[in-house]
Amino acid sequence: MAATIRDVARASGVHVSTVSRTFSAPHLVNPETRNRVLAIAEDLGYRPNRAARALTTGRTHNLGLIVADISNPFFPPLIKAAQAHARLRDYHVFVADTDEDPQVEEELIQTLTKQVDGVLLCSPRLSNRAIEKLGEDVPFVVVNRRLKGMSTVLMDVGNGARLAIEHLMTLGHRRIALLAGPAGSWTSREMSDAARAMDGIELSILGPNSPTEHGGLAAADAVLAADVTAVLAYNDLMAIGLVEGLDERGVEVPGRISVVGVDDIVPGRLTRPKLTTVAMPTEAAGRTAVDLLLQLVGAGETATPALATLATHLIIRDSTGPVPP
Amino acid sequence: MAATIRDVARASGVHVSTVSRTFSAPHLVNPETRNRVLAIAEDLGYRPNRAARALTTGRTHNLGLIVADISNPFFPPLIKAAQAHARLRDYHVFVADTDEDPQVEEELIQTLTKQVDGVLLCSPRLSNRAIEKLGEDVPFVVVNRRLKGMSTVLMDVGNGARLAIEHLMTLGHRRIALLAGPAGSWTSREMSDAARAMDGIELSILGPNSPTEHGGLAAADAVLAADVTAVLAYNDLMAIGLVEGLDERGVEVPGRISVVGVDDIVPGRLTRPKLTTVAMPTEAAGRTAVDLLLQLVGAGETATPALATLATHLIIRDSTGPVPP
DNA sequence: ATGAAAGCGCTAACAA
DNA sequence: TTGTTAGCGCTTTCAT
Repeated sequence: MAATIRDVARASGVHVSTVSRTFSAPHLVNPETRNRVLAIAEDLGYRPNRAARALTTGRTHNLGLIVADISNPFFPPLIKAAQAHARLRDYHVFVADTDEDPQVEEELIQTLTKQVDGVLLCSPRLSNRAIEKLGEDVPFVVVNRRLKGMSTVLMDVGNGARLAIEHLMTLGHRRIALLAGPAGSWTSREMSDAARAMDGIELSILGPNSPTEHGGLAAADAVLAADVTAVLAYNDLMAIGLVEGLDERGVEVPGRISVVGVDDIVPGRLTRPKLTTVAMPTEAAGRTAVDLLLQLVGAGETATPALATLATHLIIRDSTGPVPP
Repeated sequence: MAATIRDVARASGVHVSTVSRTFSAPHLVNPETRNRVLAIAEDLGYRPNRAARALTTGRTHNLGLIVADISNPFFPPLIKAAQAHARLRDYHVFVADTDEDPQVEEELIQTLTKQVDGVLLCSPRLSNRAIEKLGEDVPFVVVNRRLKGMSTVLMDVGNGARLAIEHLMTLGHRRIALLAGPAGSWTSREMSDAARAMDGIELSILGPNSPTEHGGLAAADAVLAADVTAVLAYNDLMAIGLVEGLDERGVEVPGRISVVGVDDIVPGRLTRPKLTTVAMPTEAAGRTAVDLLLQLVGAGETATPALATLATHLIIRDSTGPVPP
């Protein structure tokens, strides 16, 4: 069995409360005593038990991170960044995957609640109502969904869409299709709102589509039928699938149709042609979300929700080119 | 504040121990009482506090999962599978990324130890000695590294290499290069051992190399210098980089050189040519590792380490073809 | 600066 | 079947 605070107390001839103070309020203990205790603790390999500590302090020093699908390449950089950022602040993080299932999401949040100081909800599938309800039990930060009264991290995909379309217009494109994402996706809605607001183009909105390679592949015919010269896809996976589908039908990218994706996932720069894309600040989102969450946690009852909107930017690669004559 | 066991006890007019039993040993309590307690608990939104429970039972129902790099596409499927499998067994999982730093790895394990029943170590960078030492405090399962006396999950990459080379030989290739991984990688060593043991080929071992796209790109010249007609790369990322490097030099894949990767990551089937690869059973590894770990946890002191070796298989796609005339 | 004592939420003998 | 009691490892008043 690992050493407890009592072992250390006994070995150093002081009371447990002194050992406790040595770790949680060092300035309250005589330097001499402190050093002795520290040395003995080191010797015994003592580490404070965080769970036990949490019982009295109410702070677990754990965070929950809930995502829809870990294996979607969009998430790992976010998870990595959030986790690294949390570690610097002495927090551990539970990662849970809901498999896109709202039921699982809810269950997970409930069982996690007691063990964490706060939860990071990424692209939640739960209803607003449900989220607000759960928010009474534990501080939340929501990523990629707008929720009144809750701390939120948004990526400015609306502006990203704008940049992408401007880029296409510069290349001479006027007939442009937007390959929408899943129904009810906040991101997808943002994109179409932004696109619709732009002057000088003829916009076809195609969808909803599954946000996967297959979704893009399946949309190839619809894209051809729409008679456009350029496409902005909901995400890179779909864009890649679309390029594949067009290729199968003998349509060259960007020769005959230009394609832009969103996310800037790794595969996007590995495929050929390399994908032009709207880069999402996933790492920054992870860090920011942790910051906001820890802010909430620190504030306690007086917590006031914050909104962070992170900039996106366009990465021009090889899947976009001048409009064909 | 969320409801505690005491609130439920008070509201249902029974003692806390009865409430406790209702949840942890339902058969010991009168059905009538049980239902009443359950109803009231439900009403109050009571959920047992796992951390508090852990204090007395010694079981946290948490697992630690430590990986070298979450954003390496190899890991997410493993994490996802492990996490899902753990959830079914009512376990939560802490995920931590060491950023390939042994120091961080050790620190992480130490701080996590008290909060988990066991730790999953994936492709550890720590020395064997250090791991064995830490293993005294908490049950471990090691993935992708052979460690005597510890439960281990291995993927049979040796056989995978064999399959890949046989495939190449069938296509007529005789001069084959092995693009090695990082120095000291168990996987890399397995591959070269297997390759060396094969008859009828002229093998060049090139490396060590960084296990990244860039590592493959940088190895393109060495491959050309080796005058081979086929290459087996340490992983898909390197294979993809190599294809890119060869392409830049005007060398066609598979026209002039065939390339095989290892891992079967998503980008591999998105690039062109689609990558022939040795598929690693990452999901199965995640599940198996959790099983072995839970087995250890359940066994307590009498625990006996197990070794699971998971089969790999070859996926033939477009980056391999007949040897050029 | 340190010790004594109570208590966090829960479980686990032991009685009754 | 249920209640009583002690205690898990730690923090936190309150004394001293």
